[in-house]
Amino acid sequence: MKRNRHAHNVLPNSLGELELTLLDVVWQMPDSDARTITAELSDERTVSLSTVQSTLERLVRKNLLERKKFSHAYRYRAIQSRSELLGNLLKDVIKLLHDGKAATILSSFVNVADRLDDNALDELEQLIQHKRKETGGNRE
Amino acid sequence: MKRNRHAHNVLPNSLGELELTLLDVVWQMPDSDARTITAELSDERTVSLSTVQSTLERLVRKNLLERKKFSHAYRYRAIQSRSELLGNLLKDVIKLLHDGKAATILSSFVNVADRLDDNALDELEQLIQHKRKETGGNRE
DNA sequence: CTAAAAACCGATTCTGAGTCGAAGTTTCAG
DNA sequence: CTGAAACTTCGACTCAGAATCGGTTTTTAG
Repeated sequence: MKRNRHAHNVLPNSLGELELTLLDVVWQMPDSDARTITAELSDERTVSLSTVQSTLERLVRKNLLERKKFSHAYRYRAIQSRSELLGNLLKDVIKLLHDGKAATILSSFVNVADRLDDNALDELEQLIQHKRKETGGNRE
Repeated sequence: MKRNRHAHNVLPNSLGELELTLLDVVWQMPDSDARTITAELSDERTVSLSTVQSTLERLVRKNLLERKKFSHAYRYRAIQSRSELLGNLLKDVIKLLHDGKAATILSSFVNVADRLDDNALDELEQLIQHKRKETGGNRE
């Protein structure tokens, strides 16, 4: 085996520019076909239908989109929602750099969360309560 | 300008395999030179001194390492700690996919945090209290 | 059956990571 | 002061993934 010699990114779910843009379109308009997506795109950038098609295909291979044929065109739909993807990417990053101490994750998270308002903090507290019941008091 | 046509990864701080490995060594043994680092590495994989040097240089260019000459060799040291890097990567991911609703981040975070034990939850609650005082009750 | 639309199939470019040897430079010991 | 050892720099190359798109084949609806 040993296919690690030229692996690029150590994060498994890496995304290109266009890939993310297309994901955004599909999230906003599920079950669109390549032509529709391309048209939607033209407002921001000009890309040929072919490019869009092969990029969508790559996203299918990456298990980010699924597609089904309707009459003569594939319609694409996201497998993960935006927030699910966010969660998975966060998980990847944490898996990569997390040193075993939960505190490390926590402080990173709170630092990141500059923009948390009071409502958000309320929600977080509720989630903590929920988590406490769920685990019923375990330790590492 | 418009140099976006062939940009690879939409995450700015992408890391390669060897880069991460070298970072790990430098975190564990700060102020080592390339030779020492290479030697340390040989236990896990065999890489030439040149390769290690140019990879270290890339990490300096990426602002992850800094170096200073001691007599005739550069000694390398991390600019960001492991947990700082973790925090920055988390920030990048969130900036990329966060849809404006704090709840999205929060639920992602709690999903990620399978491994949070009671102590960690306590800590998180304290951080929330701290945050509340800091912001003094604002809303989005 | 046929024209249009879509899918499929390469080919090409660009970039970053990894790889390393060879040439150039610095340092220190004698 | 000089030369060998150690280190840095430079350039060249491979590999892989993203983006790009034109041409060919397949599918479908009228």
